[in-house]
Amino acid sequence: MDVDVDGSLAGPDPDALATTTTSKTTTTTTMKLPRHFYERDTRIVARDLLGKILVHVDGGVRRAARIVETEAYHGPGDLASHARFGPTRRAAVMFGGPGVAYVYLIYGRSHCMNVVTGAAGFPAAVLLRAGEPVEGCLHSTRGPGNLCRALAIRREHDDGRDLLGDDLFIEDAPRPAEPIVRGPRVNVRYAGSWAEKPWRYALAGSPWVTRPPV
DNA sequence: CTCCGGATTCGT
DNA sequence: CGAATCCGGAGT
Repeated sequence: MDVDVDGSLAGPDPDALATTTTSKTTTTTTMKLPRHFYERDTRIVARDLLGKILVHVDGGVRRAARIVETEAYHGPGDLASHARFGPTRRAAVMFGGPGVAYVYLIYGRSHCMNVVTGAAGFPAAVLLRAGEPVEGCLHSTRGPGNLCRALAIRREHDDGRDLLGDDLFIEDAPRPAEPIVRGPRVNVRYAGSWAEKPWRYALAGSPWVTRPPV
């Protein structure tokens, strides 16, 4: 069962964007995504995260990228998810409340960042697979390991970090002009039929996407 | 404890 | 296409 992918927010989100109106001008200030943004169906969050700005304040230096590719990992039965073994030490954060970073090391070399979603107790997260460099990037932002390297995000410092804090967060941004495309998740062939779920989302035409889903 | 293999990347 | 390189999870 799939979800719609029209790229719109599910409803009004008054905390997501602060608008200040004066007599002559209207200024819009970017804001951190609020907790309830993350507290929704994983696949909706994965889709809505496209175009948003991932920010890491790294020792006073702002490093930021616009998210262009995500993947949803949804529930205890998802055989592609790290949560498939239950709340193990590594995946325990996926079983906690939403709006927290789950950062892990893969193949002994690359760090990958996820955002925990949905209600506490239901293990789900969105893998941030690629971004478009915005500010202070140290490396290519193409690919999940590269994105973390570019923003200096590391498991030992950032795993379990609350995304409503001041060091690591995601800023709201206007809905992307690019169409959204989706397809099967990458490198999860071991997951049987779950590998076929079209839970990878990307902005069409972005050169930062690891490979076109369709 | 050992064994298997991975939500990747990079160079050949 | 395969090595790199650490560690999570399962089995004994």
